[in-house]
Amino acid sequence: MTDTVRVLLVDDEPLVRSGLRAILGAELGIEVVAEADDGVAGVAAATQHRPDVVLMDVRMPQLDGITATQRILERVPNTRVLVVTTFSADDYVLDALRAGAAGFLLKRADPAQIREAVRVVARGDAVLFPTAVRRLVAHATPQPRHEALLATLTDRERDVLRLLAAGRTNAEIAAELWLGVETVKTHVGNVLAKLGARDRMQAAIFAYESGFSDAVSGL
Amino acid sequence: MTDTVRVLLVDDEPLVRSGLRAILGAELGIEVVAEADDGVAGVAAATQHRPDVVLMDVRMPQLDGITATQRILERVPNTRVLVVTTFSADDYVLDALRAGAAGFLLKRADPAQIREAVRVVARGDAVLFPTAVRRLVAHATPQPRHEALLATLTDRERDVLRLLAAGRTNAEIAAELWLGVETVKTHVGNVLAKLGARDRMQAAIFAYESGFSDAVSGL
DNA sequence: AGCCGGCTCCCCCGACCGGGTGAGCCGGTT
DNA sequence: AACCGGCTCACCCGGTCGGGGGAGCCGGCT
Repeated sequence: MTDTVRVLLVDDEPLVRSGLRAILGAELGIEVVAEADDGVAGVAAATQHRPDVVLMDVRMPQLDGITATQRILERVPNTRVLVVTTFSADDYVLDALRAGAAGFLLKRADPAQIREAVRVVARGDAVLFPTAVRRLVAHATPQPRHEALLATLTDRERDVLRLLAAGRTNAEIAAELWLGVETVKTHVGNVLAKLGARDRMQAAIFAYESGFSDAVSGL
Repeated sequence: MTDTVRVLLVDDEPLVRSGLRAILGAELGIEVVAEADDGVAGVAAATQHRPDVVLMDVRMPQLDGITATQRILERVPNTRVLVVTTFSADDYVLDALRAGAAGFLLKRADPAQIREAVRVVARGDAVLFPTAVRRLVAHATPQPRHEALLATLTDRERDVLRLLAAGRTNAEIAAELWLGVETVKTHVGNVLAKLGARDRMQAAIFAYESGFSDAVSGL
């Protein structure tokens, strides 16, 4: 259970590497198995040593940390990459997450914090900046003001809105719901009136922005 | 810097509370300052003791953990709430994040893991399940296959698509771009042809799903 | 010079859309 | 019994949309 966590350090500055090595090496249950001074070398080292955790710098010559992360995870999927960054609000946070990073670590973090972050990601959890989480959540959260309006719709009107927002024509909606086209027109008209939408386009946009029709629904 | 982390336990089962107290209390730098057996009591205890971290159960009588989290963060914004859950894939993960939770902890986690999670959230970071992160990231990531098609559009066509996806009519697009309606119609026609869209509705949906028009752009 | 792609505009026409209005049916409430 | 809201369908009409064609202008490339 409490196996030793094998760590690979990837940073172009020797000083940072030795600092991390000093912090992590002294810790029981953590072992720095290799170092690399560049993304390319980092990918090679990761492939060779198959570490549990990679501490990855972002800005490096040859190959940046984001791309290196991506390549490492393609080759060694079980590895967890902890991106070491200077600022929490950096642009590449989302890119790093897309590449598969398990978390972030500020360079100015204190030793205990670094050790704990390594342990947490080694166990399989993700360590993120709260600001990043908040932004991600905001992306997946419907605007509350929309909820009230959506609530005024009847079940049938919601059916129609769902198909309408999927780009169906009135005739298609009618066919899918086993209705007459005229009935669909009535429902669409009611939906437009209730949502204050000028046309079906506006209603569809409303549905999208409120998260009513969400491509990724399983959240 | 390494102040003592003051913890509040909120769980309706005394056994869980004493277990957590045993695990956390024995640890240097962590102090359990209060316990509560219910959401209502939890909110009261949090308001009174203003702990650094709250370990919050989800399923509780009277007031569930999500709502309790929300209320606590309204009253004591500096507190970090760590939600204790049984399964990582539970539905309320997103709800908890919306309520402001700083992280999650599995009930079956081992003592070291629990201590580390408390430390990490106390320091300000978030501890999440990788699956949750992946879903959130997927939400904020455009589909790559769409990129290629979008690239075939000319600058003018992209202008038109942007406005089209915003729900503008051809006349409005014409007015905003200082064009004749007929010109806009030509561009719209080209956009539809290039994207393989049947009508403007399909094109707008394409734009939305590809992240081309993203309401929340600042990520 | 010739060609091509992008941008601009024009006309025609069939189809779809949205608004207005009216009406019948059903189930629940007053 | 009377009423109301939701669901269903119908007709008319004006407007927009999308596809078809054609045309002129400009800048870059061959």
